[in-house]
Amino acid sequence: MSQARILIADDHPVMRDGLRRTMESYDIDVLETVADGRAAVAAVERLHPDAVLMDISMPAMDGIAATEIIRSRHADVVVICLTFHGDDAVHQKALEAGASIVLTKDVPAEDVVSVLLEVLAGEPVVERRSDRSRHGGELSLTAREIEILALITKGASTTRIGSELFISVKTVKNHLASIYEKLDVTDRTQAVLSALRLGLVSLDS
Amino acid sequence: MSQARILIADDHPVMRDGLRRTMESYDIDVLETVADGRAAVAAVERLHPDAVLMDISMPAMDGIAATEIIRSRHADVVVICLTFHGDDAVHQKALEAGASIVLTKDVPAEDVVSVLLEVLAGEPVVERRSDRSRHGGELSLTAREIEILALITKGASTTRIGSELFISVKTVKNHLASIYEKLDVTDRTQAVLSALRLGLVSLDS
DNA sequence: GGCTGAATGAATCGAAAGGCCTATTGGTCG
DNA sequence: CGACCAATAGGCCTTTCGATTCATTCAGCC
Repeated sequence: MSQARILIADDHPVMRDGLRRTMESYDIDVLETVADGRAAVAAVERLHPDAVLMDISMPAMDGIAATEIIRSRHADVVVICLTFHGDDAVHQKALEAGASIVLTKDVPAEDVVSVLLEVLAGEPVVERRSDRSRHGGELSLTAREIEILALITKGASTTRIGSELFISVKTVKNHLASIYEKLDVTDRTQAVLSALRLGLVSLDS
Repeated sequence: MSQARILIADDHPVMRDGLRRTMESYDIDVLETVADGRAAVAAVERLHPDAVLMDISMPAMDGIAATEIIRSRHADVVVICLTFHGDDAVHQKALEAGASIVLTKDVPAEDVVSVLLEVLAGEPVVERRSDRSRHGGELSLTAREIEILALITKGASTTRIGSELFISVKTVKNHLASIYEKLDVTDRTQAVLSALRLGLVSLDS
């Protein structure tokens, strides 16, 4: 097989540069590196790479949205998502968006390369992560619940959430109760902390 | 000047590998890469590098604690801290611990190299960051306040904090009020979020 | 067609949190 | 010594929150 042609999307220059060098040292052709999802979509249109190494949390357009667009336009372009968070919900979203695989950034660099080559070779690869796989935990928050979680992670009060989502305070409370139960906590502060640890929401949202 | 001999400490393998390759491409000798603060301290003892590229948030022992130990034992070893967060409080702590400079990970890789070489050459270098510098903010929480912040970051209730610290609920509330004022928030949830962003407390505490 | 789960809305009740005061005790600093 | 501040504590009052229970609508699914 000829040399793989890839694109790297990551908002951290150090990471971007490091990944590029790592890939190049394995004789992978890095066509370009970009800093956000929007640029990634544009670059794919222009360069038609074999694969994209896509960071999930990025400004302008996150990796999941970018993956969705890229995959819908170019089914032959493989997307491999990288993330710091070992969280199921995010991984699931990325896979649904069309990522071939989701790797946490705490896997060794060589593994990223080998997985990339495997995927390009057409081998079926399942999701791989490093440690603390929280299987059996199986917490599944609904979209609405995550939406509400995101709002309390911005410090919103119950009333505030209600008006932002155009639903009554009562309903918000009901959702909150469900969230608390699922996350096994008793108040919004603990819920925020738990959600942050699980990567369900991010601090800079 | 002869080739610089450095040590890299970062808990993310991808980052570790990337940094190593970046450094090596600039003809800097990377003696070893380690994954946490404890290992960094041990490696410095063994290898006496010229400098350490130290990530701040790491398991086992964070970069600040490691920096403090290293600098106290080897004043000739330069420590350069890297972090994702552009937060003053954390930067200040790192500098106080003996870091020569704190760089956010969103500066270009070449800058990391040039700063490293400048510092090794003995040139005075001031703190450099990419954007959003929050000068003039100058928030100073007391030790007690930070202690209480740490407890609410563990999800503790006001009553709980009181019994943990052997003070009355009223006193806790007073401290909380001061904290809210200093952080410019109105409730504990927002306080936790603000404290996390500022690096006053950490999620895994 | 009936079951289930998600989203919505609601009532009630007690506990917790937060706002706004005042006050005492010990330091520290000029 | 007097000024100031951190830490402690209390009172009072309002708002918010969380727990529990119930009901309705709508969608997907066997």
